[in-house]
Amino acid sequence: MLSLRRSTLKYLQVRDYLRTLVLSELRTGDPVPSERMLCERFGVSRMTVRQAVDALVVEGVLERVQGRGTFVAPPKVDLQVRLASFTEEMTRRGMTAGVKVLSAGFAPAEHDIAEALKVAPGENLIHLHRLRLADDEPMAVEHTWLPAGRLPGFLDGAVPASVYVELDARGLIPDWGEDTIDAGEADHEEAKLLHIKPGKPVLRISRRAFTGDSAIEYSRSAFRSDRYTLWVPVARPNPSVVPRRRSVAPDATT
Amino acid sequence: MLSLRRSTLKYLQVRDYLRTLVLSELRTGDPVPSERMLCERFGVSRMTVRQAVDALVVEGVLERVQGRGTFVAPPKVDLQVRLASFTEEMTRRGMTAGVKVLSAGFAPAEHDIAEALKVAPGENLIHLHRLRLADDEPMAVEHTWLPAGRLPGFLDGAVPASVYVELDARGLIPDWGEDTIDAGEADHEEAKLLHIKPGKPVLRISRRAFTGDSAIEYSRSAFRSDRYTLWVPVARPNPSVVPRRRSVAPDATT
DNA sequence: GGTAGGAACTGGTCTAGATGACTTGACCAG
DNA sequence: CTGGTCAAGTCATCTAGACCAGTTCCTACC
Repeated sequence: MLSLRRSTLKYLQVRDYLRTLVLSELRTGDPVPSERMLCERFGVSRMTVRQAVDALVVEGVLERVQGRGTFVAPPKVDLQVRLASFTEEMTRRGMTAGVKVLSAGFAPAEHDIAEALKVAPGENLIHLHRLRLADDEPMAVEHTWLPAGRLPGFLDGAVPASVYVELDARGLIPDWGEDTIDAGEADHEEAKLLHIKPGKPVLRISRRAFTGDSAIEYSRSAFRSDRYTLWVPVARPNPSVVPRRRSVAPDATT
Repeated sequence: MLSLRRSTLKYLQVRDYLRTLVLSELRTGDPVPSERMLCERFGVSRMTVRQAVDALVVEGVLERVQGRGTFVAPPKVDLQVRLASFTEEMTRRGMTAGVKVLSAGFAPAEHDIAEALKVAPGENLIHLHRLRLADDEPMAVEHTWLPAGRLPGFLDGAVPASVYVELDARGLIPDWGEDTIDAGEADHEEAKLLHIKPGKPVLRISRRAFTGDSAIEYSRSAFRSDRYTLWVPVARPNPSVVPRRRSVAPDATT
């Protein structure tokens, strides 16, 4: 009945064996055992071994070369843009992230915010206004809105150190999102907070983050353009991976 | 010898049949013919059909449900940022792309350009200076550099209408790249070309595009921030698709 | 020495079955 | 109407071979 097989599946055994091998002993370019060797070692058929290898090839861990063998693939630049928190992002750049909470409380959803979060206008939202610091210098001013209804007790006690940590604790870590990016001029408040002159250019990033189908966070940030450069890896669609699916034109028609 | 097989491979026939079916007749959620049906229809074995279906499942075109069948997957937002040309990008937004070539010629590589293209300083480069138009209004000013040595005859005759078309013709279509994005102030030349005031914010995008290991294009663009907003889909790493290379434990060992 | 050929390896494709697990719907008993 | 059983259909996994197509390397011949 219950079938509590976990790794009793043979191809998973082989796959995980190979993964471990790659992670521990082998280096980029090293060959992994041939498919027929693996058949013998695990006492399985060739098709089963191929299933295991296929999975790792799709993942980009291995590369096959006909007539030569299968090899550990070079670590690729991760072409998927990641949904990182400010703290993660600054850590990645070798800077120390800091934050100063300017205000935290509840607010009814304005029209544009409501639309972004896909909630009814006027719905109760958590609103955070924060100054982001990197190495103790102002980096960005950020407004964040979250649906209060889905986050009971969010503002009880101290203001959460990190929104993402708090979301994680509730199992609401976003799995996808979208950023819209443009350039703007710092207004007086932003300029004061960022220690720049009003009218100087700032990089404005609006982020919507989703957990499954529902928006869980909307934020608007203004980054000092003299300190912050966004880096975006870009991919061509994998040639073996086909036409664009029914177009889906998401965007910001300006 | 030459084996100019195109779709003589059986699983590709089945795969492409299914793909066509999905693109033309079926809609999201519709079932595709069962594996056994496909075996009969194409006169192939089950494994072959599975290979075809597997490919489409990996691509996200189909979804399998054990016991029920295989179905057309809902169209997903494409979380891979695409390396689109300006023309593609504007077309996607429903605007008409135009271009005005301000200058085209050869120039030795300056240090920073050389570094970006990974060539020796002073190496001969093709340099294009162009004004990008959208619906006949100035949208961006762009400088583009390409290694002249890899593109013989590139500037012979008329200036190419599109760099990407020209690269395509030589089999040098970039397969990946990276953008760096920040905000800046329009200088006098940019301001004049873009019909904005000097000092107004512009979105600066530097792009390096690679074909395989070698950089094939480097460009710097300044977009009018009042007309252009960049939209970037963002993903969390797919949980089913593996740990970051050389770190984490694979899966749910429980 | 150089080269043509071939053996022995690699992955790539394919067959014709087998068993198991899951879903659905029909049917029947309460 | 409810709940249980059962059969038929689906995908999931797997086997034990087959032949094809590249790569490598050694050998025998020129």
